[in-house]
Amino acid sequence: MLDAIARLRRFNRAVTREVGALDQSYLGRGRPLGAARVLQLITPQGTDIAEIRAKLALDSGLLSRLLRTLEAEALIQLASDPADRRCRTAHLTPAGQTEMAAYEAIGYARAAETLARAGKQPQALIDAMDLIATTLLRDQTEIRDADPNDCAALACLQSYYDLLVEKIQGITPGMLTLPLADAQNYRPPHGAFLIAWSDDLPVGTVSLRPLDATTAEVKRLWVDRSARGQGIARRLMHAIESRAKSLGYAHLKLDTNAALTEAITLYRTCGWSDIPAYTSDPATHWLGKTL
Amino acid sequence: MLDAIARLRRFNRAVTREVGALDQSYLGRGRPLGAARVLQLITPQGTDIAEIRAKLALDSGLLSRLLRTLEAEALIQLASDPADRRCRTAHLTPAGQTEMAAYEAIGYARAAETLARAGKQPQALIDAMDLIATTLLRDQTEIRDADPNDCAALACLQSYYDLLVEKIQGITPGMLTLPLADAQNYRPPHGAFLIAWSDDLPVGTVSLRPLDATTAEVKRLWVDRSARGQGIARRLMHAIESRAKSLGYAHLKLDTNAALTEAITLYRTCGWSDIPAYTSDPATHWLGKTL
DNA sequence: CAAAATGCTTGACTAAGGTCAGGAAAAATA
DNA sequence: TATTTTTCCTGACCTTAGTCAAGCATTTTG
Repeated sequence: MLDAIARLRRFNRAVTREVGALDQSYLGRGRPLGAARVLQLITPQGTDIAEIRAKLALDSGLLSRLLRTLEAEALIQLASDPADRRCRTAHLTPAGQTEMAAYEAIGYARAAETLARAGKQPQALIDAMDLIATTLLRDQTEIRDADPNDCAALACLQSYYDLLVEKIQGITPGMLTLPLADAQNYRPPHGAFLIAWSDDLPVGTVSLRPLDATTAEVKRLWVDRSARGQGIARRLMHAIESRAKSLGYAHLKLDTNAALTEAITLYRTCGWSDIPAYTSDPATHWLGKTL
Repeated sequence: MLDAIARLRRFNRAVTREVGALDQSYLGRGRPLGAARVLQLITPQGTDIAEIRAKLALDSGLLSRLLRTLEAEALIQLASDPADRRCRTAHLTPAGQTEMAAYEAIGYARAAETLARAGKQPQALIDAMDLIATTLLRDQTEIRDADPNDCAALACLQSYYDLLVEKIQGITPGMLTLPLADAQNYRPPHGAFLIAWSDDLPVGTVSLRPLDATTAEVKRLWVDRSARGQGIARRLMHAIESRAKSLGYAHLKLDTNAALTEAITLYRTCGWSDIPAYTSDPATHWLGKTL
């Protein structure tokens, strides 16, 4: 009775109540849940209705009708996509933005309330939620390109730096600055900056910069604590290697530090092998791979 | 964008999907969700329909109809409560028990599936779920009497022993045996054994045994790691003190070890003060309180 | 260019959940 | 004992969600 599954089911019950309560409060704005959910997916810049349908798994007839009620309330405008006039796009009107902000406020308030219940340790609660969300969203984790100066990219780098400071003797926060001075190196056509997303949370990153015409360097592999053990680091390495290949590189290098043991193990199982030192100081290990 | 509230809302989205999927699989038994939920609240011994209505927050008319469909399927039997013939009680028939077991199996299977997704660290996932469930169910935590040989009681004691072994030098698992040799001391009319429940998970315990006609001893205060910081220990102490009072005791004593710092702090803030040693060995602190 | 496929809308229909007023039986209260 | 209250049932009715087939405009394919 105290086994893992009983505990998990208790979690399910607790969370069902919570989610149900959130739905109830959305109802407070005098609109059925279906319409409210659709409205919350529409951006001021416009959202393809096919995208809404896919996200909410709605029947096309049903969605069509929900959109029409929102349009009748003057919350959204529907327009044909100029590129393909069969497709339609929904835009938020100013009134729609106001309404949407009201829903945001409800969600925000309820979240704050939940957080308040955590008492003295909200961080522990958030960590637990991150772990669960990442686990449940595991199959949805996707790797996408980013610009090294994006705010998500900077957040990843900051977390990576925090890790280095924590793990490697002799590295202090002052030695690491953001944004990257050589950001240009991590952009196409010679470099890349990849982020692994779980829902709208960046949970991992890796990047690539040119060393010479045929050699590139893999830099800053990081996976968030809550997302480890799910093969994300390996997926990032595969992604960056195939990207390097498609950018025309034949050789890859990287440097790392003995304190990052899991990373070193990962590199080796990905087919990387030791090479002579080509950088200094915090680096203690140097690996290479030919594509 | 990476603040606590954004993360919490991501958690909400992840978990909504999961709960929705569970509902979908309940649908697999060819019965609408409402009826399935009602069925799962009915015990073979019989459940008052007022209780079901309260738990699911259903309209009496609606519940009446749901019960009738279950009765028509021969899954339940309805009978008037002999004590108050206005009230009715629902009993599971053998067919109903079979059907209920099928729902249990579905929930169990889905839970096992989720657990499998945790990869190499299922324990971390369960710990996270416990923390969240306990936090969300905080207001529902209730303290009830138990028998010291109940399986929940034994589980609490085992966890308490594990804590002692971990915290106190010189205590080894072999020194602590279950069930308690003097279980009788913790039963009415001279003793008590209280358990704090969060949903169906025991998250804390405390017990009381007689020392002499006017003095009792408080023993084995424990709160699960996932439930700390919510005042449960304090509630347990209040409960056991008022129980001692109603059992006619005038004085309370307890012994504890210096390693259990939070407990000692709690005792002092509950109005306990140092008294002369009255036990030996692992005990290093002795406190008392006059009611 | 004709045929097929795609994206969406419309209307007809169903199931499920939920509300409400009224009423019967039983219990509590005056 | 008469009145009020409680508990539940019944029937009428409504809203929401969801399915399905037909149809229109547009794009893609052969």
